[in-house]
Parts: sequence; structure tokens; C-alpha cells
Amino acid sequence: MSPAAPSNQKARTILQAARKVFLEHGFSAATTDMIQQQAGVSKSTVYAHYPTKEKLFIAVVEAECESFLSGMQRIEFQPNGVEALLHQLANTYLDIVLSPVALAQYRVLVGEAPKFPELAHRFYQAGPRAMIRQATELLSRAAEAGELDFGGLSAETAATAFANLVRSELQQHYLLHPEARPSRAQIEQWAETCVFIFLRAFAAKR
Amino acid sequence: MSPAAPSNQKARTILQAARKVFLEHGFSAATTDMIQQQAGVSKSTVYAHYPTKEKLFIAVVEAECESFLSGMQRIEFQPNGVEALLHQLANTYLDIVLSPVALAQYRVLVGEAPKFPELAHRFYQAGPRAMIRQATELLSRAAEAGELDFGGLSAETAATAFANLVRSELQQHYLLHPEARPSRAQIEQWAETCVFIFLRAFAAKR
DNA sequence: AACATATCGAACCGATAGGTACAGTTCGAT
DNA sequence: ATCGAACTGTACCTATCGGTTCGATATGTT
Repeated sequence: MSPAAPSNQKARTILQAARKVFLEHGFSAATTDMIQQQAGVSKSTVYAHYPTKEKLFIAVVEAECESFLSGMQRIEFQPNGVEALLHQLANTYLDIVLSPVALAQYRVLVGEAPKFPELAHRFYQAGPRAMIRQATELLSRAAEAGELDFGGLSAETAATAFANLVRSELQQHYLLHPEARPSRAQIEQWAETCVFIFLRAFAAKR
Repeated sequence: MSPAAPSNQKARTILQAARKVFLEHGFSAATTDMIQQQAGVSKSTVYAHYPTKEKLFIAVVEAECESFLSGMQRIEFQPNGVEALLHQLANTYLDIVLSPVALAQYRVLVGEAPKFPELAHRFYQAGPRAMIRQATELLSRAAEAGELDFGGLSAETAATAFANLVRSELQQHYLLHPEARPSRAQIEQWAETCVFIFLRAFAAKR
């Protein structure tokens, strides 16, 4: 089964348990006992793998950031027309941002940002910034193809606006209403609205 | 000085101290000792006025919500032209949202939303929703005056889009970078960008 | 068989948390 | 002069926190 195995298996188990507990309670309110119990592991084992609660928290968040980043880069858009591209972007982004895990992580990281500034920055880069980087590239391709006209704004500014327009309203709502669950219909309707507005502002006149 | 006075003075002192401590450390990490010390008051006095730490936290947040609401309603816009109106709206909103106090409160409330759902909802209504309500009214007046054309969207949807476009990018950045401070120039530039985009989408063609 | 490693379980440590108890003090009102 | 409410200071209670220690046990390797 397991004991004397050179187990980094246990390390992963602990990390998963810690993730659940931290995302559920935040850093301060989470206790190492809860994590140990959730992992089904003895307390000594936890501290054999991670020296302190803080380091364990950092390990959890960094792992989550990496998975975010690799998940974003795997997304590929084959644009047949700008409108379809924008729809796909908006829906994909909202699916990620409004997932229970992402909302929980956002809550915790924002709440603990004063205590873990570097960590908050890493999340900022791995999450929102990565999205904007990708959107910038796709939108500037569409502009090169003559389908969009930013009217003097940079592609990055337009992409920033679009990403924030898509994200912020629903994200804020569900950040502050943790027991409510977003519906697919609501997501799609808001995505539609965002695409409509963006195209009204930036669709090239032909 | 004070003692046997029927003092709600002390209650206010304690509330102020609690506000500072809670906004600085969040709920879980804040201690009643810190609050007592900050207020320059004995521990017994704190518990004479507020039965538990939780109730004290709730009192702090509700007071802050009320002050938000009354502060919002006091704002008056005398628009001479839509563009000026949008500029004023954007700058005013950003000034509020990016103030250190508002950022700290947002961090705490988002972080503790799972533990205090009703409180988070009250904040949602007193903050973001109040802003959107006001923006909706002003924008629909501008639409009635023939200066805006929402192209089938409701005034509330347009106002929601504008408010979120204005707020989200910078707010997210400073939520996750607590030690950085927004500059007036940055605020005004982003406000300008938002007005530009909004007008490109919704300015009535004459 | 023997050893190293990983784990367990539970006791244990010092610190600190939220909250209470209580004896004494200061004031305003009667 | 007295009374009672508000307040202070401090000691105290109990629970729990993060973290350590240690003996027992079970395994894989040699």
C-alpha cells in the first residue's frame, strides 16, 4: 500500500486537503488540524512535508496559479468572424472566473493580499493578466484582418476593456453572494451583451 | 472628562477603533485586544457595548454601509453634455472605489463573505448597486435628451456596463497590490478611455 | 535478517484567543 | 452625602492555535 514508499503521494494528498480547507475558510480561520483531518493524515506527516502553515498556503496558491496558466494556454481559438471569437472568449472567461474554485480562490487572495503581497501578484499575473495577454493577441489579429477598428486605442487597451467588461459584473455579484450559483443562461446573456457593446464600439465600418 | 456619562461616546470610539483594526487585519486575524488597545479603553468596556466580536464587526460594516449610501446620495451632477457627465461619473466613482478605506473594506468583505453572507449583501446594495442605480437614472435622462442611443439595451444594462468598465480594471489591480497607490493621472486616463469607448458604442448619431 | 524511511497517534508545549469576574474609581443626578 | 451607572485594570478561565517530540509500526531495499 504505502508506508515506506518515497511518497510524494502524501504530499499531494496534503496539498489537496489544504487547498480545500484554505479555499473554504481563508488563511487565518483555517487550522492545521482541519487540514490534517481532511487529508486523513497525521499531524506529524503534514509538518514532515511542509514546514509551516504559511508555506503550505503558498504552495497551494502557487500550484493553483500554475494550473490556471497551463489551462489558459491550452485554449485555442479558430476565429471565423470576430463575433464568434468574442463570444467564445467571453464564455470561456466567464466559465473560469465564475467556477466555485476560482471564486473561492479570488476571495481568499484578495482578503489576504496585505499579508501575502507577492502571492497576490503572482495570482494577478497568472489569472487576469494572462487572460488579457491572450485577448490582446487575438483581438489584434482581428484588427489586422480589418474586422475591428480600435479608433486610436491600443489593442491591449481594447482587450483590457473587453476582459473587464465581461468579468466584473457577474464576478462581483458572486463574490459577494457565495451561496448563489450562476446559471448558464445568465452567463450567456451577459456575454451576449458584452459582445454587442464591444462590436458597437469597435466593429470596423466597411 | 467622561466616565459616568450615559456615553454612547465610548461606543463610537470603540466602533472607530474596531473599524481601523478590522479593515487592517480582516475579521479572523483581528483580535479584541487590538481593538481595545486601539480604542484606549478597557476590555470590559468593549464587551459592555458589544456582546461579541462578530456583532462588533457587523456594527462596523453596517455603519460603513450607511455612510456610503448617504455619501452617494449627496453627489449631484449638473451635466452640460453627456461627455462631461460621463467624465464626472467615472472620476467620482473611481475616487471612491480606489480610496484606501474602500479597498480595505472590499477586501475584508469579499474575504469574509462566506461567513457573513447577509452583510456582504448589504454592502453590495449600499455600494456597487447604489452606484448603478444612480448611473442608470442619469444615463436614461441623457438618452431621453437624444444624446445617447442604447440600441435596444436597457438604460440599466448600459449603466451597469459603464460602471463595471470604469471600476473593475483599476480596482482589481489595487485589490491585489495593496502597497501600491493609484495616481490621479492613471485614474483620469482610464476614465478617459472608458468614456471614449462608451461614447463610441452609445453616442446618438445626429 | 537488518536497516532506513515514512508514517501514525497521541501527548505535549508555549502562546494567545474570546470572553468573564471582580474590586475599585469616577462622575452626574438626586 | 449618597446612589448608581459607566468605566478601569487586571487577573482569570477555557479552548484552541501552530508546532514539536517520541515511541510504535509497517514497509521496501539490501
